[in-house]
Parts: sequence; structure tokens; C-alpha cells
Amino acid sequence: MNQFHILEKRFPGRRAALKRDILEQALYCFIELGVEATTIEAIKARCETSVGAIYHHFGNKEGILSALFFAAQDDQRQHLDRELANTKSLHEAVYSVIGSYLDWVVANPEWARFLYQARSAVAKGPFQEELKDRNAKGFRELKAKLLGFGNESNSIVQPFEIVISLIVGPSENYCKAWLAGRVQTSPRDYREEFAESAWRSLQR
Amino acid sequence: MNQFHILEKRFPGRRAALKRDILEQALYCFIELGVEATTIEAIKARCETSVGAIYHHFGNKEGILSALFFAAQDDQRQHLDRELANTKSLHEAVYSVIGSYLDWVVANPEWARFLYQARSAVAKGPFQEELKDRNAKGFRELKAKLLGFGNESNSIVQPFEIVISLIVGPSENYCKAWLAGRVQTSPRDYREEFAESAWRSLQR
DNA sequence: TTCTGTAAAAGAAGATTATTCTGTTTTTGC
DNA sequence: GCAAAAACAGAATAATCTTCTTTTACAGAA
Repeated sequence: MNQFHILEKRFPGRRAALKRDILEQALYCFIELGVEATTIEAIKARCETSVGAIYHHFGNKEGILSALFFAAQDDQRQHLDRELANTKSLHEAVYSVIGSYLDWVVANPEWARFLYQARSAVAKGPFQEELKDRNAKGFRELKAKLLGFGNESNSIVQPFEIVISLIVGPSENYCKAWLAGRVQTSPRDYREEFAESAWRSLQR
Repeated sequence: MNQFHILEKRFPGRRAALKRDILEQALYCFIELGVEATTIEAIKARCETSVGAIYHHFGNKEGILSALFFAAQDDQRQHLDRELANTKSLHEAVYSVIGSYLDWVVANPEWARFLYQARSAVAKGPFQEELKDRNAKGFRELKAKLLGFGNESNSIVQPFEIVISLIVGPSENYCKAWLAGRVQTSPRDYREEFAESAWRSLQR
């Protein structure tokens, strides 16, 4: 299982072979050269196709970027949903959110790096509405889950607006630093610390 | 005092008038159109100069971006240093770091938005070394300050690698959401919550 | 199988935009 | 006042995204 199983799940079959290949090579370029510096020419060269084929499948550079971005985001969210499904308490849920986030980043560092890099571009481009809808949906579901643990939710003594920031803010910040090489220790090694700290930060 | 006092402080005097003007108009364009979509032509048009003048002063688009980025980062850091200077305990210091961060973002929302947007571009471009040096220096100084409160530093029971993430992660996350319009309440209104939560998250 | 319409693919041409280069004007230091 | 350096202007160049036209492959019907 290579790092591209995410694409095979999303664009299956023989017909989509070139489509997948373009996405693979594009991701490689985006990671290697950066989103900005990657040219259509470079992608074309890597998968030995033509500009015509690329534009036929994706319309423009933004189209490639968005396809990759949404594929990665979906995979990350599926991972979260699986972890979250079995949780029976708020405490467990908070641990799941943080644990699944750290796990996913460590398991897919290239994809994670790409997600951080590409977000702002997608947020401005032609798929900004789709991004907003997805984020809103994700936020709604997570909120429902966290507030759905009955009286125990009294543990959350913070305004809900800031709860997500309190939970994932530190993990996100540390993962970015790790992916950028500013710190060496794997985020997974601090799983307990981040989860415990987040839990404490919610109390009053 | 308009939003450009930051530039007047950094590029003072009559000689730098055009330089400042180019930076002002460029910042306007970056904010309005996005960093990617801003063309040299657009900047040129807004300050009624020539491409020659722009390239004479900044070398390339990246040069404009970096000059703006470092100006903003310096101002933010100066603000932090002022707040931090008078602190007499670790508890006060943590409150200062968070308070000054939230204050600065709310006082300079356009600059803050720009800082978030431009960081990745600067981190890849020709000024990546300068960025690294600045970040390393800032991190070193902050670390020294936080660990310099004698025995009381025992309050920090976390590995120091993750301490900065624990302190500023949630605030940063929330400020981004606020600048993107995903939440309405001003970060300043949650000053106490973020500071208290961060403090609690450090204990064990 | 042969025909036909649709999708896939190729690559040349067009349009946009960053950058360079050359020349001119202005300012500075002596 | 004069030489040297900096500031400025704009045409020319080069890189790169996107569109357009043409050719090829393929799936389903007659």
C-alpha cells in the first residue's frame, strides 16, 4: 500500500488510470517544488502525457489542486469518523479527535504537508463554495457528536465557538512545526500530552 | 494613524516615499485579490509608477512580499516584547503572550490575514534563510523568558518542545477562523478564556 | 461486423504575466 | 559644477497558463 491508496479509493477503475496518474505526478510536483512553482509542463513531463489530456480531465491547474485537496481531506475525515464512532463519553471523544489527527498526519506526512499548503489556494479558487460546505458540514457533525453526551457535556464550560480551537489548535500547530522540520519528535509521541492538555483546557 | 504606520516606521523619510507607496499598494492588492492573483501590472497601476521602478526597489515579486511580511512580523514581535517586558511571573508571561497576540490581530486584521497568507511563500522563496533565522531567534528569546522565572517554572510540566504549541495554538486557530469569517466573535472577547485554558493546559 | 457518436488525447497557437535590459533623468557627495 | 550612483521609465523577452483544432480510441446500436 503506497501513499496513493487515497487516490485509488476515490478514482477507481481502468478508465481513470491516466486521471490517477496525473494526480499522482501532480502531487509529487506540488510536494517537491511547491504548489506555486509547479508548472503544467512539469506535470506533463512526469506522466508523459499532453497538456490537452490534462486540461480535458481537470479544466485547469486549480482543478488538479482541488481534486487532490478534497481526496486528502475526505480520507482524513473518514479516519476521524471511524475513531469517533465507538466513543462513549466526551473524554473519549476528545482523545479520539486528537489521536486520529496525529495518527493521520504521521501516517501521511506528504499529504498533510500538501493539505496545509493548498488550503488557502482552494479557499480562493473556483471550488471555494464546495470547501465551505464541506467544512460547515464537518463542523456541524463534530459539534453534534461532542454535545451529544448528555449531562456530561457540562464538562465543556467554554463557549462552544472556541472549543474546536482549544482541542485541535495545539496539535495542529505542533504538526505544522514537525512537517516543516522545526521540531524532531514525532507528534504521536506526544499523543497523551496533547490529549490530556486539551481535556484540562476545557474544564474551569 | 492608518494601517500603514508599520511601513513608515520601517521605511522612514522622503527618499523611501515611492518604496513605501509600492508596498502600500501591493499590500492592498494582496489583501484584495490574493497573493497569487496580484500582478505587477496591478501594483504599477495603483501607484502610477513603472515596472522598472518596482524591480529596481525590490528585485522581484517575492521581494515585495518578503518586505511586507518581515515588516508585519517585526511589528507583531515588538508588540509582544513590550507586553512581555514587565511580566514578573510565568503566569503573567503566558497571559501576555496570548493577550498581545490577540490584541495585535484584532488591531491589524489586514496585516494578520496577510501574514497567514504569505508565510508559506516566504518560507520557500529566496528569503527562507532570513525567515528561519528570525523564527529561531524569536523562539530562543521566548524560551529563555519563559524558563527564566526560577523554581516557578516547575509549573511547566510539559516537554518544552510542545509548550509554545499549547500556548498559542488555540488562539492562532481561532484568529484564523475569525479572519476567514467562520466565526463572528472578536478574539479579544475570549482573551480570558484562551489565557486561562492555556495556563491550565500546561499543568498536570 | 460496421457505423456512429462521445470521450480521450495530442500539440500548436494565443494570451497573460513576470522579468530583463537599455536608456534617461534625478540625486548625492565632493 | 561635476562625476558617480541611484532612481525611474518603458520596450523587449521569456516563461507559463489556457484555448482551440485535429486526431485517435472506444462503446453501443443496427
